[in-house]
Amino acid sequence: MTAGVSSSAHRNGPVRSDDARRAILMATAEQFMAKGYERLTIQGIATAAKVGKQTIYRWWGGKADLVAECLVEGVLWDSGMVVGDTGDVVQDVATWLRLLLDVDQSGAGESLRSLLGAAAGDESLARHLDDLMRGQLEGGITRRLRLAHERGELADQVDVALTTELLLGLVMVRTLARRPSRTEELEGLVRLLLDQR
Amino acid sequence: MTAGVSSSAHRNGPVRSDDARRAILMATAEQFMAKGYERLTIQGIATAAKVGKQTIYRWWGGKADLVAECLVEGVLWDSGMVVGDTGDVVQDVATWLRLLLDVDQSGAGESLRSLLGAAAGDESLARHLDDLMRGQLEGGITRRLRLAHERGELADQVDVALTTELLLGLVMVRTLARRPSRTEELEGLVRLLLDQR
Amino acid sequence: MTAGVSSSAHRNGPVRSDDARRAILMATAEQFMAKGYERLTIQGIATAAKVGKQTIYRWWGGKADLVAECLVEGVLWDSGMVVGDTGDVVQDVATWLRLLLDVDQSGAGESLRSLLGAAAGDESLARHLDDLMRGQLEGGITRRLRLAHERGELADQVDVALTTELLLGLVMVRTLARRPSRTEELEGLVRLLLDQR
Amino acid sequence: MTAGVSSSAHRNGPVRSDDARRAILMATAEQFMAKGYERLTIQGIATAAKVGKQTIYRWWGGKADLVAECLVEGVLWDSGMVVGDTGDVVQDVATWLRLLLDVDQSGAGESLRSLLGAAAGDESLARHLDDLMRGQLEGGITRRLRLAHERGELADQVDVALTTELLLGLVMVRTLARRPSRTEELEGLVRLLLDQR
DNA sequence: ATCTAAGCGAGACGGTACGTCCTGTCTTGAG
DNA sequence: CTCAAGACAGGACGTACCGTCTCGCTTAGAT
Repeated sequence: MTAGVSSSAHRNGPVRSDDARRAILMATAEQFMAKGYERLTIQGIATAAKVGKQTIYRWWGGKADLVAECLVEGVLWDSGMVVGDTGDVVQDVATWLRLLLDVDQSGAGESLRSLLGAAAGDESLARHLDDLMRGQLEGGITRRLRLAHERGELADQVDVALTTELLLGLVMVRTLARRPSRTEELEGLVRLLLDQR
Repeated sequence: MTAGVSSSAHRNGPVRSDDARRAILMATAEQFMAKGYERLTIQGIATAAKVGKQTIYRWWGGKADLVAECLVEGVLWDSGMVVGDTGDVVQDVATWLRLLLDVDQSGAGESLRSLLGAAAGDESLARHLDDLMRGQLEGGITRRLRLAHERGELADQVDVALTTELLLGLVMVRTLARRPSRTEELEGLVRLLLDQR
Repeated sequence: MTAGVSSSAHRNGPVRSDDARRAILMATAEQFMAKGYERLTIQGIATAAKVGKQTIYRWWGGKADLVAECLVEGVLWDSGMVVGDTGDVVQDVATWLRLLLDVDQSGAGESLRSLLGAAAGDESLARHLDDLMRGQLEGGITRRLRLAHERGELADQVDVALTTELLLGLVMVRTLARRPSRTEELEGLVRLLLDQR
Repeated sequence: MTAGVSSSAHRNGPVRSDDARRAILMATAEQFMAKGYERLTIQGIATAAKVGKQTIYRWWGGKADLVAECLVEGVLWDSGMVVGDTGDVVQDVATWLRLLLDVDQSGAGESLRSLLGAAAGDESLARHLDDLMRGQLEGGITRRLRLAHERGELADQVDVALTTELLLGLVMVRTLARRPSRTEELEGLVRLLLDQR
């Protein structure tokens, strides 16, 4: 078992077609972007991917599975959402937050809502989405906060992970409620969360 | 129209049946609880309410409308979720938060998720839900916070509305992600948000 | 209400669409002629009849039901197959038989075979087909034989019904086996069956 | 080819597996008996025979071929259906006929019908079935009739082959129509066909 | 006291998508 | 080159709902 797999217990026969798999995920992503989760159809994906429906059902359990795998593969979710480092952590975080919420107001917000709706209805998709988001945040806002912490820009009692989650929660609430956010409000909020003294 | 003259624009024939309306909303609420939003069907509601499908389509536009009206009527969403007043605002808010997140872990969380999923897919439903939640919070946690503010238990810079929204966001994130919360963690969080100095 | 039916037990609501029914039967007949029973598809019939599949399944149980009703309606089965009356019963019957078997050799035989195949697999269709055939024969060959009997052209012991059935059986055997028949042979056979002395 | 020289034009690799062939035919026969022709599936046969689907398609063209070969092999069609010889040819033939039609009323009739249905849809299968039946009859009823003919029990004009075919046709008609037959009726019929004077 | 005209329950209609099953071909690794 | 296994594109199956339309009934203001 060390390096090479054990050989035995090897099935014969044709192996899963990676072409088909990729075409299906691509088609899923495309249709998801275009129509949202609810109006995705397996039928439509199969047709777009030039694939038999059964090839989808052979490997996935339904729409939720497909979308979850799209997430994992990064076929959906392009947002790198990098956080700048101007030296002023409050400014940086506020900017990041405003971008996120503005993006929502634009059109990508619909995608996020769709994703949240899907997550609401499917536990495994929700977990994938959660993992993914946490990962993305880890490489972005969380890292920036941690950096600020090390630099002593944050009060000691600020919990980086929790703060991240609170920010994420705010994004969700406002995205779902379709409520726009004023820049000053966001700055006040960030100051409150970080700059507290 | 000025003085409301007797005749003009007067319909004849029977008026809308309130029996039907109530039966439909009840059936909607029931099925929503039992199966969630996605698996609601107009057909099923009509049958359960012993009502013709057309009677639904005559007055509502679809599932979302029905659920929205259920929300407004309070047929869904029993959670009064009162906040106690022990004098210790941190304790009170933490308790409230824990109850909310525990309720989720139980079974009502599925309903909340369903509602969030519905809101994700339908703007008007989302607005209704948002209004409703804000109203509920206004009478509960927000009031408690405001009270504490007046008593001087909170730092001056604490923004009651924003804090409420942050707490709500946290509930959403954790509910959607199905992540359980530890009591101590919540207390720390609340202390952080309120007790800051 | 005077001479009318009992009134009560009357369902309300829309009534079965006769347009749809006829379109479906027509489409069934058409496709049956063109492709035979085995390659009939409900899907294809629905499409050709510009009808939803469910409208077919609402009123019929499957292909066999449809074809059976086509038979009953006479939408299939145009063959009047009249029997002449030249005075010579042997000649008349032999001619009828030859026509029947020649028709088979042409193209309509495929339809008959299809029908037999369908009857083999579906009891109710088989009964309908049997009834129909007997009816048709009754108005044709059977009548001619009965006429001959009354005229004393047949031996006393000839049983008209049985003879008809034997002739029909012969047609079936040869149709299924795709074996052609020689004219002289048929004349001999008919002479044997009728002219016996 | 004369002396079977060693080298030239010799295929390498394994030759056709007779195990597979037999397993496939057995499975075909079994499933045919159990479910009839229409509901036979290649997939099902392959699985039951523990054989790859391709092994079937390599050597046969489809269901019809398989069933035809089953017929030829005698895996289907056990009915020896011997005809007795009591000296009274009418009695013997009537008994044979009755047995055949009773067998139908029991359960084997379903198999016969299935076979007829298959023959209706596939010419080559029909020819095989026809050959087989004629062969079987040759060794049974036809021989008995010929014997009677030689003994002078039959009128001169009785044509043995034709009579056989008429009897076979009768069996088919009644089997397809699922119509039962009374014993006396059959005796009358046989007397009519044979004993005519 | 009619006469409209709407609301009602029921449910048929043309459709779309579902998830399953089978077809006939292709692919893989073993023998 | 055959075999067992089984993935593949395709397509029909029978079911569930969609949103619209139609039916015969009941009801209530206007005439």
